[in-house]
Amino acid sequence: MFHSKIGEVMRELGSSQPTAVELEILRILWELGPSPVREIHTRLAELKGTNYSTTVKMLSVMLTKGLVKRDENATPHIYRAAMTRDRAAKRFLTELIEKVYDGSAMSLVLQALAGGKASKTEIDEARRLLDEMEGQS
Amino acid sequence: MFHSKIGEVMRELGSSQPTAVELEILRILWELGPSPVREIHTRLAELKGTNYSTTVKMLSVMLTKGLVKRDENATPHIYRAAMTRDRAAKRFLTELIEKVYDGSAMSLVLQALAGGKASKTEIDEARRLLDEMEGQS
DNA sequence: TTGTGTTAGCGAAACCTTTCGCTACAATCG
DNA sequence: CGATTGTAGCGAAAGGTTTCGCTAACACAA
Repeated sequence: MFHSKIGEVMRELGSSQPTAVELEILRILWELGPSPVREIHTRLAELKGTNYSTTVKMLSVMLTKGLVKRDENATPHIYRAAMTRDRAAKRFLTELIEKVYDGSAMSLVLQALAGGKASKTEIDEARRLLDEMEGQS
Repeated sequence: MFHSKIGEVMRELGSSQPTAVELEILRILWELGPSPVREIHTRLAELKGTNYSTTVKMLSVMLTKGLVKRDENATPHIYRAAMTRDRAAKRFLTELIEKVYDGSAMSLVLQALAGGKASKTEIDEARRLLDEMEGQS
């Protein structure tokens, strides 16, 4: 049989997307900043009730995938997200637009948000950004 | 051991997110409209070189997940996406914002797009949408 | 009818993700 | 110094996804 190994190849190319649990861990790291496993685990266990071992393992998997980094000099080891929240959001979004719309879909993204919870402040902020963007191009 | 079954539960609640291949198939359906397996397969095989059986199986999996529907009266059976492209985009985006930012992040989404390929036309369209949104609230 | 090709489906293999038990080791306490 | 507690890691199980081989059923031409 011919079974492809795209996942593996992608990972070697450094373009692996975080899975569900991985994303939860990243969120925790974004919120907490660099933290030891114990801290991360406490938060994760609140959400999922999983075991300490699981958290350790997930972090080690994420380390080999390059999703997190760690300082091994410190004891206990300190983990941090390899990507900033904004950078991650940007990547996810780009990928999303790419996958769902074959790229370039500014107005559709806005449309998607339109039903949502944009406040007056956010709308003004958005206008400001639009002006900036126009200025640049 | 305690192994959770969140995926299963989510699915029963109707909130399963399509996986990689599933999304590819949805894209094909969005582009082609309702189609028999053969058509879908031809496209999918171009992208991934996979077997006809695989396409059939994926479609049957997606059917049980409710991601696609099919007309069994016609021969061959005709499959179609259960969700429109726009609706899917909206769901993905909401989920993304939820997962990465705990909700509400209009300006951040725009920021994420800022480096990108927004044309003058798109920016104007965006302004128009912002006006509309403000009007509604 | 018999062969030829197309469609549908099942079950299992391969792979990936998530989970944990068990073990080892370091640090800290009495 | 033990004994106890916290940290790190490995390997394997459980679950999910993706892949296909094989078989059955159906349609249509020879």
